[in-house]
Amino acid sequence: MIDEIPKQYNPKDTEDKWYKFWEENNLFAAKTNPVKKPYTIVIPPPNVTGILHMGHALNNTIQDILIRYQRMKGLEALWMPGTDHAGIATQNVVEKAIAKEGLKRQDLGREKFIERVWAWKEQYGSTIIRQLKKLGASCDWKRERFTMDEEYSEAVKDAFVMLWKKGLIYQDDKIINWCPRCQTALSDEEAPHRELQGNLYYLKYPFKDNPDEFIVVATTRPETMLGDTAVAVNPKDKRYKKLAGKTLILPLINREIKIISDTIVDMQFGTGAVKVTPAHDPNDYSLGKKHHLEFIKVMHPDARMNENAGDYQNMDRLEAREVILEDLKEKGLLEKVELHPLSAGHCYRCHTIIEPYLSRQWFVKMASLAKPAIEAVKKGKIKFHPQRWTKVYLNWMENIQDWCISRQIWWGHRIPIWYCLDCKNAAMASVETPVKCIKCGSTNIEQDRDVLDTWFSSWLWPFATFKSKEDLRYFYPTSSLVTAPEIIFFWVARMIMAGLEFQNKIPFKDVYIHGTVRDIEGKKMSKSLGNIIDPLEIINEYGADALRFSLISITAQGQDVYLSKERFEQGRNFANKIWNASRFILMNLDTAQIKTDLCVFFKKEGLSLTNRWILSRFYSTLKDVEKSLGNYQFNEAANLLYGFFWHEFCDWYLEIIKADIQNPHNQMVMYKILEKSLRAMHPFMPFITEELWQRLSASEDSSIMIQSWPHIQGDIIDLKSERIMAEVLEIITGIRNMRLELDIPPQADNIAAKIFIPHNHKKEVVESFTEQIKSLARLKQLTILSEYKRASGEFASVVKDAHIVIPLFGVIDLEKHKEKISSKINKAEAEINAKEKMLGDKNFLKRAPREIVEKEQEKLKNLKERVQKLKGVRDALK
RNA sequence: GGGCGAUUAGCUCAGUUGGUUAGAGCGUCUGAUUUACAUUCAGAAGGUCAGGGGUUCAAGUCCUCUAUCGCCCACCA
Repeated sequence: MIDEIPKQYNPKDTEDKWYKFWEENNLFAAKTNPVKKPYTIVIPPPNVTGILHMGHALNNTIQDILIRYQRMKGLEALWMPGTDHAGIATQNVVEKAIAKEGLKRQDLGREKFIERVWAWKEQYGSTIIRQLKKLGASCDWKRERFTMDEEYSEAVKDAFVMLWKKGLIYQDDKIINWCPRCQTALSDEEAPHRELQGNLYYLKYPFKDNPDEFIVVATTRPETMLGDTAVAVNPKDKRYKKLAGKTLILPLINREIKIISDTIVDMQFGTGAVKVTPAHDPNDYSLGKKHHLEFIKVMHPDARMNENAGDYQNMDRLEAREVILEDLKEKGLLEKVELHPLSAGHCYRCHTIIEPYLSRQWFVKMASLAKPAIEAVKKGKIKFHPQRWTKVYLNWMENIQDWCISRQIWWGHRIPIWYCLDCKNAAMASVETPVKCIKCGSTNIEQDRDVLDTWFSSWLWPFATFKSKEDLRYFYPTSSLVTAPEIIFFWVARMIMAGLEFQNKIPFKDVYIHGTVRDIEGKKMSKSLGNIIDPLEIINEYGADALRFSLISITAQGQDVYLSKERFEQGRNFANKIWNASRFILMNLDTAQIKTDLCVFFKKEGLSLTNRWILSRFYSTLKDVEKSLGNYQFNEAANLLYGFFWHEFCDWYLEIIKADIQNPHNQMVMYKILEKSLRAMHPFMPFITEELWQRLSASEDSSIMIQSWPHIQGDIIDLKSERIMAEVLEIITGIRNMRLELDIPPQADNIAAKIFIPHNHKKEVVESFTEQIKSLARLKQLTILSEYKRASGEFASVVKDAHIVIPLFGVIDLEKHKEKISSKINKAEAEINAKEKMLGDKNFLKRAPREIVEKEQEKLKNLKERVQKLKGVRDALK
C-alpha cells in the first residue's frame, strides 16, 4: 500500500481527473427541488475577451467555496455561469485583429464585421471558461449563458421597451463623455477621472471697441477657444461690473462674442472671467442653454479639429493646442501659463483622455429607479459585507445622474428604436422588428444605428439568465453576490434597480465585496505594468488547491491583497501536509475494522482523554469555521482549518497515538477526524480532498462533493485552555465579572488531576505553571505533561490517564504581571506629582483660564482614583 | 471639497460583542529526526499595537484630535 501513495502530493495527477469525473457525473447541476431550499449565486460574467487573472481567481474561489459549502450543507446550490459580450472591449480586440490584415471595420461593413466578432467569440470566447474549470469552479455549465444569446437579447429588448413605455427612456442633445479613440459615447462611470499635470493658460481677448484693451480668461484646454461664444463674469465682481454686455473679438477666429454675467462664475478662480464653450464643456453647456448662446463644435468625433476651426482644421486636438498657443503668443495674447494639476476623464477601455462632446444620445431617467433600490438597502433587505460599502452605494444612488446608454459601436444589442423616414422625428420602440410606422403607416423605416451600453444587458443578469419561469421562481432572488468594489456602480447598483423594476424583487440578499488583488508594492496588477502573477502559472507550479488556499488565507474580509509568488508555497505545503497525514493514516488503518465498526458510535466515557481532546478540538474548530463562513470571513475559516489540521491533529494527536495506533478507539477516531476534516476542507481545496477521500472512502462511486458537511456533535465539550486560564487570571486579578466555566469542580480539594499540555515549553516554565494551577485550583495532585517529557519517554504512559487535556499556549508570569502594574502605578504617580505641582503654582492659577484649571483638577482627581484601583490590584497579587 | 481604508515583529499581514502573557506565514538563529511529511518537528530572538487626549477594573479593540500613505466620488474653467 505504501508503494501506491507517493511521498509528495502531485496536483497534476489529480486535478483534471477529478474535474472530469465531477462533470461527467453531472454533480454541478442544480434543478428545482421542492424538498430542498435553493442557494443561488450568479457569476459576475467575465468578458469574453478575458483571460483569468488573480482578481478572477479570488472572486471565483470565494464563490466556489460558498457554493460547495452550501451544497454540502444540503441546499440546492446553483452557480450560474456565463460570459459578457463586453461591447467596446471585444470590438477593440477584433478591430486589432483585422488591422493585421490591413482592414478597418468600415472596410468590412457592419454585418461582415459582426460576423467576424462572432467568429472570434466562437474561437476564443470560452478561454476564460476553460480557465475557471482549471480553478475547480463548480458551476452548472449546462446553464452557461452569454449576454448576446437569443433569449438574453429578448430580455434586453423587453427591458428597454418596458422602460420606454414608462417614459423613462429619452433622447437628448447633451455634453457626454466621448472617447475619441473608441469613437463612442460613454457613461459617467466609464470615464473615471485621473489626475493630470496640466497648465492653466491665461488668454487675452481684445474688446471690439478698443482692440488695445483686453479681458483675460484662464483655461486648461485652449484649443476649445475656437468654439467660444461668450465670456462670463460674476455680476458681483467689482472688477468686471461695467463690462457685462460688451463685445469682444475672439482671437484667431475673429468672431464677435459678448460678455455675459452669471453667478455661477467663481470669482476666486483664475481671473474671474471665464471663456464659454457651450459645445465642449458641461458647465458651459448649461450656461449656453441659459443665455441662448450659439453652440459651435470645433472637433470631429476623432478629436481632430473640424471646419469650424479655421486654419487649425484637421489637426489633432493636442497638436492644435500647441499651434494655437504659439499663434496667440506671437500676437501677444498669451498672458501667462501656470502649472495646474487637473483631473480629466479617461476611457476605461483604452485610457484615452475623454472629450466632453455635444451629441445626441439615449438616456435612462434614473431617479425613479433608484428610489426603491435605496429603500431595499436602507431597510436591510440587501446587505453589503463589509458593511462600509453601504454608504458608498447610498451616496452614489442618492446623487444618481441619468444614464447614457447609447454607444456608437457595432458589437452589442442594437437599440430597439425605429425611425420613420417619412413622418420625421417619430421614434418607436418595439421588441419585434416593426413592419411599418405606427403613426403614418409608412414602411420606410430604419432602426437606430447605435447599440446599447454593455451594462444595459448585464444589469439583467440575475434573472435574465433563467430560461424557464419555474427556475426563476425557485432560484430567484439569488442568495449572494460576490464581486469587486470597482463595479458597485456599474453593475451591483444597477442590478438592484433592474431586479426591483422588472421582477419586483431584489436580485440578491447579500453582497460580498472582496478586495483588489495588488502586487507586492500595492500597485494594481495589470498587463501594462508587467507585474502580473498568472494564476495558471501558479496552478501549473503549485496546484489549484494551493492557489485557492493561499489566496483565501491571506485575504482578510474586504481588504486589498498584496501578492507575491512565495505566498503560494504555504498552500502547497499545506496540501502536502494533508497528503502525508492521509498517507500515514492509510498506511496504518485497519480498513476491515473500520468498515465493520462504521456504524458504532462511541460513548464518550469509553474514549481516552487524547481522543476526547482531539474530537472536542475538531468540533469546536468546525463550529468556528461555520461561524466564519456565515460572516464571509473566509481567511478566518481557512486558517482555523489549517491550524487545527496541521498543528493539533498532525503535530500532536497523530504523534500521541503513534505508540498505540492499533487500538480500535484510536483507529476509529483518527479515521473519523481525517474523513471529516477532508469534508470540511473540501470547499477550499476540492481536488486533493476528493483524491484522498476516494482513497479513504468505504463507499465507491460517490464523491466528497456531494457528502454532507460534518455535523457538530453537541455532547463533546471543548477542552481548550481558556476556562482554566480565566479562572487563574480571575484569582490573580481579583476581578469577578469574567465569565467562568471550569472543568475542574470549584471545590476540588480532593481531586488529583493530571494535565496534558500539548505544546512544548521550558521545564522551569511548566513547573512553575504546575504550582500555580495546583494552588489556585486547590488540587491535591497535579502533573503537567509536556514536550520535554515526551522526549524523555514517559510521555505515552502519562497521557493515557490524564484527567484534563489543555493545549497550553502560554503561562502566566506573576512577576511580570506585577511589574506591569507597578510601572503603571509609577507612571500615574509621576503624573500626579506634576499636576499637583502645577496646580500649586500661584502664577498658573492666576494666569490660566478657569476652564483649563478646572480641567486639570478633574484630571488630577481621575488619576488619583486610578492609582487607588491599581494599588488594589497590586495588593491582591501579594 | 466630500467619503472610505490603512498604520501591529526584519518583511507581508491576521486580530467582529473591550478580557489569557498581542498572533500567523515568511525571513534569521539554535537544536531534533533510520521508522507519514525537510514542502518536516521543537525552540529562541524580534512589538512603548503611528502619535496625543479620553472612557473603563481592563483598550490593538470604543470615543476624540493629529500625522503619514492609499483608494473612491465631485461639472474648480
